Amino acid sequence: MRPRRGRDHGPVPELPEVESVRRQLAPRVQGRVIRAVAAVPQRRFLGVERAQGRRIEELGRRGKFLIATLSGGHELILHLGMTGMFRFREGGWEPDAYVRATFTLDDGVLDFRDVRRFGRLAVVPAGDYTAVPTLADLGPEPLSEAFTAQGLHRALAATRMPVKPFLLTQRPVAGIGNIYADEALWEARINPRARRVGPERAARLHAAIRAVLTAAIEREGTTFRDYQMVNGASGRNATFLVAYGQQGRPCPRCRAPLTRVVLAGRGTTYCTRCQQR
DNA sequence: CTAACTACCTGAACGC
DNA sequence: TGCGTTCAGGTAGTTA
Repeated sequence: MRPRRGRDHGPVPELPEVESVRRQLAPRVQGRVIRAVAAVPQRRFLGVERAQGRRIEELGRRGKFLIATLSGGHELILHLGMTGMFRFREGGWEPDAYVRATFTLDDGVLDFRDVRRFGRLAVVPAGDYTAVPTLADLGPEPLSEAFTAQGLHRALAATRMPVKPFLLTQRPVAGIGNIYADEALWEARINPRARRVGPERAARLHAAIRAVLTAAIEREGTTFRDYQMVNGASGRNATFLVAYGQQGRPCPRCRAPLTRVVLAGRGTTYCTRCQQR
């Protein structure tokens, strides 16, 4: 494989990356009591001090949001933003200048490190997501039965946005970001700018989203640089990407060079030959 | 209401 | 070599 051309920006955590973090974090934090929370003053942290003294009952996930159910009817919402990661104060990890919050648990210390400060933390009444609008209006989990080809078709028919920007709103389905949007649209042979997606193409996109996310979860996510799991390991999906970041390379299906454009302000790579509107 | 636009934030790559 | 500029990204807030 040729090295990637251009800038080597780390992808933000999307559903497979967040799920991989959740799987490592959950057994370590479930049942633990949060003795103290220390956070740098930050607009994107909402009421984190309310987590103090509460027990973490369960660590779940919706889309790219981690949701810790706390005792006392509260939830701790965690979003990794672009560069957020969790590390325990052990195994050679020492906090650096990019640690934005520290949770002292009854059995250890957990750091939230976030270089670019796009991550979010919020403690809210359980189920009350008015302070987190994307979560309040989040689409179905892509790997659950609630996500159907028919429902996706209905959602696509009801918007006038091009299909890729619409996917990125999190409304038709939860957890899709820039990487897996490009990958799924390539797999489904749908142009990212398409505004009319009929039932047949919606069914292909539905299947492609599931396939792409399932494979990425099996490889514990995509790492270019920033994303790493709680144990510091990288995901293994980067070398399997077919579309994202592959501009100039031949399309694996038709051998035409993949094209990169900017769509709704986001880098978008696709095949102009087999992803037609 | 929907959709489009912009701010946020930083370090690395770029380009002169 | 050095330094200013550009760019990546998800979400929230604002505007049309």
